[in-house]
Amino acid sequence: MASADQEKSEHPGFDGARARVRLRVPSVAERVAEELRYQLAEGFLVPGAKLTEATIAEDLGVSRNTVREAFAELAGERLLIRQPNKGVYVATLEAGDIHDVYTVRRAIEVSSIRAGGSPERIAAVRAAVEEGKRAAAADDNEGLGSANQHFHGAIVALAESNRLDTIMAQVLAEMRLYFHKATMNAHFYSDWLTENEQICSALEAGKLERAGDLLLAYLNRSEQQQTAIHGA
Amino acid sequence: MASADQEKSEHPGFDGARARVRLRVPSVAERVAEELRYQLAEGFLVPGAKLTEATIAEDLGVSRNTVREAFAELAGERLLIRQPNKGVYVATLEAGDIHDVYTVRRAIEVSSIRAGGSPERIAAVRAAVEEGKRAAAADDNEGLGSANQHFHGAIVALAESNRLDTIMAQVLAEMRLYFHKATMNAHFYSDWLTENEQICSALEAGKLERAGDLLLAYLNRSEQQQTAIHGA
DNA sequence: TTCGCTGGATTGTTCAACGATCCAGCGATC
DNA sequence: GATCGCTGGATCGTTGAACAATCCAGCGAA
Repeated sequence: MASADQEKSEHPGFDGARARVRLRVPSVAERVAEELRYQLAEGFLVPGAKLTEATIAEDLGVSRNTVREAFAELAGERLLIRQPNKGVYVATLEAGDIHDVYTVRRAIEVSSIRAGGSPERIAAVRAAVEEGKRAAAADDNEGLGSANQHFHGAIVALAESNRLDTIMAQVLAEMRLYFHKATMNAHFYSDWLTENEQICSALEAGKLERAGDLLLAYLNRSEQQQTAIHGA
Repeated sequence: MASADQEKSEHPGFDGARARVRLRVPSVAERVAEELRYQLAEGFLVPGAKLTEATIAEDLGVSRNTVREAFAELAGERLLIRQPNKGVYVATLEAGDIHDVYTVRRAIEVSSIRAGGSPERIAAVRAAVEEGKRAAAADDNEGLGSANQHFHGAIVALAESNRLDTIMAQVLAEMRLYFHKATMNAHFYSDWLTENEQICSALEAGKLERAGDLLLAYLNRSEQQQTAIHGA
């Protein structure tokens, strides 16, 4: 939600460089949410951990009410779970959640790639592929992960839909939380590097059906792998 | 988000009728959000209207902080828009929003119907079709609208994905807000009644490809109509 | 073992306050 | 007459404190 907003350039350079976006000063609650998002993605907060309002408030030096606002936002993104009168906990993987997440990804990713996209957007997909190659060459495991996320984010971005973009961003945040770096070995990354290349090539060649099929096959296989590692 | 939750029956009737859900007493903030959602769907709050925290708080007899929590929730659902230091406004239709919303619908509805679903879920789709027929016979314009929403909600429910369900619920809430009853005449409803029937029949017959194509065609045409009425 | 009570901890909600920000109005200046 | 700058009022953003409601663990009694 806070990732790919505020880009709304209209008739650039015509009516003068009138500022379109009010310089975006994030509120305190948003910064708290951002900090928590970071700690969730980085693994400092593991699934199931309890977050006490007073503690977080003191740690970050903000009011308890502000922390509550941040909690509400993250709960809306399914990263935290609120149990009334008990507290908020880092979301845990429930039965069927893996299938659920991949169902969403299949819907929006395949639909986006089948519709194609502007040359600029396709170039962004290509850029993510190259980013992955560089990370692989540099043996940068961390970079490999984010490159893959950029790749799939770029695919959804083909559709030029803000709503799909934010949905995808949330799903990716969920996956970062659940399938943390610790749970995925390097081998896990090896195969999709060439597969992303194929998907991108098909996309560039205008073979949208084939690109969609490849992507769908990848998502199905990925779901199987994740299901094998974690519970059903 | 508050619509289709709390249904999690596990091994029913085996270990005894242990209550699975804690009787769900909505918090005050949630009830405020629900009330606002209702007023938005019903048209009491029109797009662009300004909601002042203090006013709402006094009207509903709750604290200003509680209202803020409700605002945050509705802003996350894109029903309200927060302008920092200015106030919250009922969301208005921006350029491209129609296409955006329909892009989401195409992605999740077509994907859901193409994957088919259990007989029970298909029966739910059929039930929505019949509900529409009854409303048409009774000349119930109000009922026609909700029957159509139930139909498309049931299609997404085929996928058995909680996440897709909440996404769809939000999108439908947006559409209720934007394309309010006042803006759509009875003629607008007439054609899709038979079309829903065809889609449902194809689904029941297992002709998933055809059902998907019909649904896609409907969504494209519906987008065109809405675009023609409102701006681009 | 089970039941019921009790105390402590945490959440849910309210209230009051203050600085920050925006907006409309209004006068001054060129 | 149009632009600029100021000022006051309204509203938001955030804080801190307070109190009721709820949950949980522990403990004692039946």
